[in-house]
Amino acid sequence: MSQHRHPGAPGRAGAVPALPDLPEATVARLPEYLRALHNLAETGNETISSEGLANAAGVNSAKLRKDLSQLGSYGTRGVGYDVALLIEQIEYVLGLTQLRAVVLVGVGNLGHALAGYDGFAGRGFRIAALLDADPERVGEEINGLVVRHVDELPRVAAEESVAIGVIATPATAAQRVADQLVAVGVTSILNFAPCVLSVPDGVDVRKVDLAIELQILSFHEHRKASLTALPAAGGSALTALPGGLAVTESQEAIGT
Amino acid sequence: MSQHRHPGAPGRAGAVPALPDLPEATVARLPEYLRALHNLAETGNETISSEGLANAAGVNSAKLRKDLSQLGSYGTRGVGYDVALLIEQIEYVLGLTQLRAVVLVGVGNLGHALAGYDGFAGRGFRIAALLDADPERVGEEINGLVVRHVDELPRVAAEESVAIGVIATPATAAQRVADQLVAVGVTSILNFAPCVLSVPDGVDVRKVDLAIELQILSFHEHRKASLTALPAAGGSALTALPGGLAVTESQEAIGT
DNA sequence: CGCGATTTGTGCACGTGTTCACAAGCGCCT
DNA sequence: AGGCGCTTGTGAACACGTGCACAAATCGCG
Repeated sequence: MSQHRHPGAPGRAGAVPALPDLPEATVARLPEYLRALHNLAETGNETISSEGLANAAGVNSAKLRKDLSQLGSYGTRGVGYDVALLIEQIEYVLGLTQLRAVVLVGVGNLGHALAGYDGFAGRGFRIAALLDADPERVGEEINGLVVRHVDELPRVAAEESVAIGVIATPATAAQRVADQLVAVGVTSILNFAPCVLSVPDGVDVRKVDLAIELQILSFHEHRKASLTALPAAGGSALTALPGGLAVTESQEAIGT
Repeated sequence: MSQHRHPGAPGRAGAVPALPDLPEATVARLPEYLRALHNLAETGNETISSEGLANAAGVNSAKLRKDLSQLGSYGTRGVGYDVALLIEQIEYVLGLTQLRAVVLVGVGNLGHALAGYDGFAGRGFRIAALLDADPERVGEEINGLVVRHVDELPRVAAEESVAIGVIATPATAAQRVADQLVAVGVTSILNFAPCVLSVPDGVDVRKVDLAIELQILSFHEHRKASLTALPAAGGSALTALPGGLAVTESQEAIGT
């Protein structure tokens, strides 16, 4: 802990120096901790040990402690972490203390589901607008929001500050939409379209691709299958086998 | 390239020794390369340089070359990679040469969208069954498939070999569903429910959580905002600010 | 008031992943 | 046939992330 700090909660004036440049891996885990903490809070826990929280979040306890120490959080030795305080800290660091407006572009199959997803409103996000390029879809009401045409994006952005855009369009439209989002000042994009987006520096893009996830799982399935097909051998046999591939392949080919 | 291999394509008998234990990071990128390659093939490219493919996939060219070299692929120096051959290689390694049956549990908001997602059938995956615990939803037809009750899972698994399960249920039901999936022999799970699943060794779980992605973006937004709010100061002012939190918050509310 | 049980915070070693930079190899052109 | 330009494959250095193991700190109890 290299920085001084009042023991008060974040949000109290003068309490917390801002954002000490966390490692990406840590940032990616904080939301998981946060969810676990909310669960713990609901079940009446006031404090939690690193071991307990690590279990609830599905990570190593040492890793968790290191993560928390990096955002400067105070645990108490011999006791653990104050659940409510830790929630406040993490929410502050993640910038969840303010409501963020999200604009969702593409109200097709997936976009429809996202529009109805309660994880938005649940945790500090608000859908500012649903947009789509298809005139057929414009006007449709989803979850209390009316779909507007994507050309209205500048107007939407003018109405309120939109920092996060979600792209749920087909891949062919994604880059154009991304450009439009960037043009109106969006600096973070969550991309569900299966393609790479090029954006200027300073704009963050995260990608979620169902097909990729499945293919990664498929790889592991393939690997597991090729291992169980050779149960006696301890691994060296894999490279030593003269026709190793033929074995696994023919097996698989017959099987299905 | 430590292992001998005939220059033939995978799928030829005796050609390729199986699955040389790729690093996870590489595995995670292969699907991206694959997609880029399919695009290139469609636009008539026969060969592609590492530089070109790296661009199309949004990665560094050295990284791409190392990735491809790890699965033993042959490029030709001075020329590049044979697109069709590389597609074959990657599809083989990822286990996409065989059709994999996927069972989707939870046909709510998100599950509905997933059931209609064309990325399944598109790339070597087939939805074997749609399952849900809600009797209201059982019988509903989505995309040519009828929703069955989740208790029929054993029967579905008996009908054909199901290796991959997708969980799109509420968090409260996810662990139970996971247990049921594991019980019928599923060894890979894609979890959309916002919770950690505990599964026995040998079962792979990947998690996709929209809320987490948004929160990560939110963090970066928060960070960017706190930086632009103090353009003159080189960072030390961040910790020095008496009311840093209040400043950035009000600025964002007013400013943009 | 002191001691032991407990739990945090962290130094250190290790493994994984990334990037640079360049030698080796290949095809084309003359 | 030979040389030249281009591209791959990879060794080596570097950055990042992880996990162990332990000292420091706190609480509760006798």
